[in-house]
Formats: sequence, C-alpha cells, structure tokens
Amino acid sequence: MEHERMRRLILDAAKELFAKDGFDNVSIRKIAARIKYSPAALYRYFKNKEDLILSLKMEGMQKFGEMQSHLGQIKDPFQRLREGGRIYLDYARKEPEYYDLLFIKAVPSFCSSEKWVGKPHQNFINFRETVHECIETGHVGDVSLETAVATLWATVHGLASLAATGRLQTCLPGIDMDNIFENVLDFITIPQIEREKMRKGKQDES
Amino acid sequence: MEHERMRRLILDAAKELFAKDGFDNVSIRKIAARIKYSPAALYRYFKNKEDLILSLKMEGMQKFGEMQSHLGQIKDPFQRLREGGRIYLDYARKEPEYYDLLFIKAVPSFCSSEKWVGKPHQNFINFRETVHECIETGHVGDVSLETAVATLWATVHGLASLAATGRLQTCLPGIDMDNIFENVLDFITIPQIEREKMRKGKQDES
DNA sequence: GGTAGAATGTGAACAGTGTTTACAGAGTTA
DNA sequence: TAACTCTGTAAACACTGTTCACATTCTACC
Repeated sequence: MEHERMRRLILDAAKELFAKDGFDNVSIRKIAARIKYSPAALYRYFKNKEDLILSLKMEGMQKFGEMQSHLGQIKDPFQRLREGGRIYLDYARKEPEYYDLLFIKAVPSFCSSEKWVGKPHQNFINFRETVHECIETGHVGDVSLETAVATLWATVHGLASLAATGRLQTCLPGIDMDNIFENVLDFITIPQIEREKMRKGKQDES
Repeated sequence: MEHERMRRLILDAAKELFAKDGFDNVSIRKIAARIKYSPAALYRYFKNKEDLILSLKMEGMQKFGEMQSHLGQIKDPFQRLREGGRIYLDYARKEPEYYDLLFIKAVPSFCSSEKWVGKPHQNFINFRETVHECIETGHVGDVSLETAVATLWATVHGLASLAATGRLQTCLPGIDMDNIFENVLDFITIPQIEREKMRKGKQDES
C-alpha cells in the first residue's frame, strides 16, 4: 500500500464518518479505528486534524468546481448566472454538511490558506465578470457593478446557507425549493419582459 | 452572593473570554479560573457547557431584540424594512462573534430549543408582515409574498454573514459598508422613483 | 548476500477537554 | 443541638489531539 492510497483510505473513512456523525463528533481515534490503524498512524499522512479537514475541503472544492465547469460554455451571461446559482443551491441542499464546511464554517482558511487561493479566487473573478456582462446586456437594470455583485453573492450564499441549515424549509414550509433561486432571481432582476409589463401597467393607470 | 449574582458573574466572565479568544478556545476550566472558582462550581449554575452558551445566546437575542424594539413605531413599511436590515448589518459588523453565535453556528438550537421559540418567531412574523405591507403599498413590485420574504431574508442574512466573517470587505475592498444594505435594497426593489426613470429611459430610446 | 537507511506502524504518554461524584463546610430551620 | 439545604472542591473518568521512542518492514547499494 503506497502513500497515496493510504491517504485515500483515510480521507474516505473520514468523509464517511463526517457525513454520518457530523463534523464535530468525529475524532482522529474514530477514523483510525474505522480503518483498523492506530491513531498515531494518521500523523504519517496528515500534519494534524486541521490538515486532514483541509484536504477534504480541497476535494470538496474541486468537486464543486467540476460541477461548475460547464458554465463557461453558456454564452448568455444571464443564463450563466442562473445556472451558477442553481448549482450552489443544489449543492447546499444535497450536501449540507459539505456546504457548511466549504462556505460557512472555518472561513479564515478559505481566504488565507495559501494552498488554494487559485480555484475559489478564479471562480469569484468569473462570477464578477458574469455580473458585469449581465449589466452590460441590460439584464439587471442600472446599478453599480459592486452593488450588483454584493447583492447576488449575498442572495445566493444567503439562500444556500438557510437551505443547508434547514431554516428556509422550516420557516417557509410552503416554498418551492426546486425553483426558489429562479423565482428570487426574477424578483431581483425583473427581467425585460416583466419591465415591459410594468411599463404597460403604469401607462394603463395614467 | 446569591444564586442569580453568581450566574451573572459566570456569564460575564464567559462573555469576556469568548470575545477575546473566540468561542472555540474557551473551556469551562478557563472560565472557572477567571473568576477563581473550581470548574465543578459552574455546574451548580448551569447544566452543562451547552446550557451556558444557550444562556449567552438568549441574552444576545434579547439585546438584539431591544435594538429592534423601535421598528414597530415606524409607520412606513418600506422604511421599517430598511431600518430592520440596517440593524442586522450593523450588529454583524459590530459584534461578529455574536452574530456568528446567534445566526450562523449551532442553528438547530435556534429553532428546536423549546426555551425561546418566542422572540425569534415573533420577529419573523413581524418581518413577514412588513414585507406583506411593502408589497401592498407597491414598494417591491409584483411578487409572491413567499418569494419576497425568502429573497429579503436571504439577502440580509447573506450580507450579514459575509460581513461578520470578513469576506465582503476582503473580496470587495472598495465597497461602501455603511450604505451597502441601502444600495442593495434599492437594487432589489427598484423603488418608484427609479422605475419612473427606467420608464423614461426606455421611452427616450424608442 | 549483507547492511545501512528510509518508511511505516504502534503503545504509551502528555496535556487538555467536559462532566460526575463523594465529600466538606457553612447557613438556615426546627 | 440536630437535621437539612446550599455551596464549593479535589479527584477521578472518559474523552480529545498530538508526540515520541521503539519496533518492524521494505528499499537500495556495495
């Protein structure tokens, strides 16, 4: 069993236990027992527990990045924005523990850890560019880029956080979780067709 | 020293240590040492550590509720919505550790703990009602109540979360944190005056 | 083949955690 | 004085992450 396979074995065991018992109830000893090794053995493969969790994070981020890889092929920026948000929401609902790990808890290591400034940073640049295009193509109304980025970022992350922790479903029981982001995005951006209706409505009134 | 004063002493020491060292780096032993008591003493006043933290949460929620107490006096629902969001954002920026404790981490006890279904639940009902009024007075465009509530909730919580964890300031360095919610809310709702401008702009084009 | 050296796994220990328990003393009541 | 409650504590238990000296095995080279 070479080094890399052993790392894999540990990570898989850890992942399984984390998913089963939650991130706070899994100790090094439990992971070690799961694969029938002594706790000390794990320290030949990971500097410490934080390092092990960081590896899981990087894998999760990698997988999440792959879910988004097709975004670049979507020409229409608004469609791209829609799809990007939908992916976030789906991920938060399907793997709430991992959404928590990647985007909610232990945030410092998200930005400061030198190991992976690459992926998330590039994603954010892409997101920013998509919003920029949406503004230029008139999909989101007249607004500064900064404000639009902040709004859409906060909305997606807010929805995903509330969904991952079950609050959205609990406090708004009747909500259509499958189309929530579509509806929210429509509400925020008021796409062209709606504006047209609004304009017509206003003219009818007067 | 009667019972209630001793509780106060413990809670104050805990609060101070939590603020100084972060919630994960404060042990019962450290709190006990701070007030020169044995660790076991604290268990005469709190069932366990979770119970102690829950008490701090309830106090934080109480204080947060007081910050919002004047909202009921604001007649204009849109103005009320603005002010409510502003309070959230201010709290998240001023006391990030506590925003984290109250609204981000350990969420289960937020909804499930029978001890305080009252306050937050009532706040949510009030929020819902405010959004309802905003729709009826035409401040937020034509949208279902559920979608509007979800959007505004997610946006405020998203902004506050990103602000409390420092991401908003780090990733959008040029942003005006003091007016961010105002700007975002304007963007989302596109108030009447903006719609008018938009309408005029469209007419000029054609 | 033999031997040095690296790689791998482990038991034992250390310091820390939350929590319980048996006990001691002080205060109050009858 | 006697009984009883209240309050505080030392010691212990079962955990936690982590380290270290010690074996064992595997690899490479003369």
